[in-house]
Amino acid sequence: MAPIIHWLRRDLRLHDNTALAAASHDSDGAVLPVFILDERLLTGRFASPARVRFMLESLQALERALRERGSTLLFRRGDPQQELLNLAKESSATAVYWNRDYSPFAIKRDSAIKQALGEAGVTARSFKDAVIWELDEILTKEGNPYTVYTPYARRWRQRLDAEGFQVHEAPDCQSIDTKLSSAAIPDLADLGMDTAQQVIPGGEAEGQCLLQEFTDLRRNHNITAYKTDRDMLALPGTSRLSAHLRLGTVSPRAALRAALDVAQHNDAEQGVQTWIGELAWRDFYVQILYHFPHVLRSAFRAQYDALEWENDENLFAAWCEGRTGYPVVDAAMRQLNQEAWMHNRARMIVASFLTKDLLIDWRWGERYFMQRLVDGDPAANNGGWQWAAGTGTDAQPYFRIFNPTSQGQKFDPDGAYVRRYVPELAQTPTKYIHEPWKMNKEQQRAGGVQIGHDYPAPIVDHTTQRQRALDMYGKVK
DNA sequence: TGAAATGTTGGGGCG
DNA sequence: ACGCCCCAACATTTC
Repeated sequence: MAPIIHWLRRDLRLHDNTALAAASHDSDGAVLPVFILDERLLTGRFASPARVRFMLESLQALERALRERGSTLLFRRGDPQQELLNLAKESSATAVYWNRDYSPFAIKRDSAIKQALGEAGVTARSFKDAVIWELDEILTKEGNPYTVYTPYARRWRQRLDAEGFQVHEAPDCQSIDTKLSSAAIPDLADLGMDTAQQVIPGGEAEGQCLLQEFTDLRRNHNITAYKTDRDMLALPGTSRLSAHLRLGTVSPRAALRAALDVAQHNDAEQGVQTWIGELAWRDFYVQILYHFPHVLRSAFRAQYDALEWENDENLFAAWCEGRTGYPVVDAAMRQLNQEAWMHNRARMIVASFLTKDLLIDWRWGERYFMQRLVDGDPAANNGGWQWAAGTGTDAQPYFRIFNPTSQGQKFDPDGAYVRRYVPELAQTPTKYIHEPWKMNKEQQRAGGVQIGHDYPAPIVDHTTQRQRALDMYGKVK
């Protein structure tokens, strides 16, 4: 039987991999899994060493897992279209299967490849895999895409409850005796890239482990407490699965199944429902980007393109480097720079600060996040930034001017998060940890920090900037 | 998945 | 006992 090529992209796992399972089924196990490293992934404006590292680690894990099963991972570099055509010829494969990706770049690339394969007499089939409900599966009564999350999520849940979903086993992949060439999987240094030291490791087993921990009700900080703990900056109250969902080392269906399996336990219901809501947000922004691809360049609502951002380069540099003088903002940005990951609540705080306090275009923050985040996803990241900037699907500029001091006091009440990432303030009393500039000289000396010398004084005044932001938004309303 | 400004209420001190 | 003021606590409105 002719083998089927499975083209791996953002589905770097064996379990519950829709296209891989289908390829294995249709070819009686004769599957050629291939990953093609496209140089454009390494150089685009959203390129991120952290994501490349996570991807390479996940590929190495996948290669080991396939070898243990008596199969192989083919790794190639180059233009995906050319490599797939070559590989089909070399292997006599009659079909290429892959799981769909929905960014405008991916859609354009994949449809061209589908066409080229067809012209070469090779069947191309793509599958829904990365989301629970796809682009056109959740529509309003009139057949339009939802642009508001709440009704979208209601429909998303209804359809889930009505139709359920399937989790596939890892397929049998038999060894195929071929002389097909395969390059060694490089490490980050081979690609001339460098990355953060402390990071979330890649690989399917790592992802399974995180999911298992998160849904293990005997452990501290499991999904039961998610609704409340997820906002607490110093706690491990979130799933930390974002990068695994981004690169597909964890299947969204497997994650959903694990969550639903513990939902009936005492007290777990609320946490589970809240967390499932996050999976719905994920699908929501995927379909927003698909139906409204202009959001990658401009505001979801056109009138907000007229906002007159100040875009001060020096303020932007201070934000990037975590030296704004607002402890919770600086802690969050240093967490991002050190770990290639940031707590979700912190993302909202720094995004509000960049746009509403520094009056800097949300696209600058969007790009910086994409370049740093191990989980950076064009749809979710764009949705999050437009939400924070108030230019997005539910535009409410006044609603979302966060006060960095009160956000810190609410979500890091004892200052543990700030102290972890801003060591200059390690000895600062809790009373002042979110407003250290209010300490007098004596208190600063006692805390071992001189504001303006060891740690910056606030680079802007929140009260002033808040008013200026309101004026800026007022002009375009 | 806010925050600040403004309004209302009610208790306690005080003359 | 009463009116008055102060102020905290809470509620509502506004940005």
